[in-house]
Amino acid sequence: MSSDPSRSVSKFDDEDYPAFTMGRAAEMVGVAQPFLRSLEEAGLIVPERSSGGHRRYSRRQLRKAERARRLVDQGTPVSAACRIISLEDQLAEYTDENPSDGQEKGSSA
DNA sequence: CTTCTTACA
DNA sequence: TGTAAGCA
Repeated sequence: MSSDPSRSVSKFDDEDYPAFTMGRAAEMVGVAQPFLRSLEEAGLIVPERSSGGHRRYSRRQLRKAERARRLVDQGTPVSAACRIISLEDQLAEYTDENPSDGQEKGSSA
């Protein structure tokens, strides 16, 4: 059968493996370093820790951080943004493990 | 040079 | 939320 070395061998794709540093993550999401720390304090995103206590943000973490930035940028408190994203994340897991009905489709941007 | 922490504005 | 100072 055909093998695809370009495909992920582990369940961890480049979503959790690549861990960016603070300046990189902050630049990507467009926020300052203290903001990423506030998200961590809010419990929204807890990045892995590298030697010396240097944070390692993965793409998935940055995605949540970017979503938080959007809410906060619109005037949503960090505490509320943390709750909203947290609930969305939990809801996403629920819908993912419950492919019963595909009523998920409409995306009005 | 880059990150971390704490504090202040 | 953003910036500053000092430290690792």
